[in-house]
Amino acid sequence: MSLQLLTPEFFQPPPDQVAQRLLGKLLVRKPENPEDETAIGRIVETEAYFGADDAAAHAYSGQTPRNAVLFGPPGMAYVYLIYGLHYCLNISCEPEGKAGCVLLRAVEPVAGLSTMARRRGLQPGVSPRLLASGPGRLCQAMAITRRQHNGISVTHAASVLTVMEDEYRVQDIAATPRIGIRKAADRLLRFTLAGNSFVSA
DNA sequence: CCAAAGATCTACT
DNA sequence: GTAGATCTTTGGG
Repeated sequence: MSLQLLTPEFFQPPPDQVAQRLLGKLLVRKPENPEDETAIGRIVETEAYFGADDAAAHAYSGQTPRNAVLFGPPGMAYVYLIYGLHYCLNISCEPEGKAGCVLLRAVEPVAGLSTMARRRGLQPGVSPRLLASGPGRLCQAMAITRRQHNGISVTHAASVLTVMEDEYRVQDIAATPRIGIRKAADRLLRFTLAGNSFVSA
């Protein structure tokens, strides 16, 4: 089986395109200490956020210290803290200067399940749906924080966090409204692998 | 300086 | 189904 890194060019298009193309790809988190396994999850749920013209986006009212990564080159991790408790992982899209991004909302665990469970504070044998279905859960399972990961590349082989492609073939993609937002709530910018049971509630 | 909101999750009724 | 946790960032006075 062959695994291939995605390139910065993959993330160059507008976020609605990238969000759909990311479905079925693998999020790979390297170990950070000897007792960790490599954690791998297949992306099953994403949301697209534009910059200008999207009132729900962090970049909507222009560049700030928090969202600066979004205005940089494509293929970079944008990590922020939400509700004082949970991290969310996005990947920047579009050329430098344009601030689109894709929020990773859920992965189907495919490797390193016990490491994910430990990070989540759960027993090793729990239902794998509890591991990384939901953006906050995903970051906890992959041990992703703003301090360590905001601004890092996901397209470089040496990175602790990468997105890779295998032979998996996507069938149907469903488009629905985005979750948990109040502004621009009617746009169909949430994408899922249709019928996949690891999509968040 | 202060107030309020926020791309969530868990526990409990 | 609803509430509470918890804190950074942002915008207004």
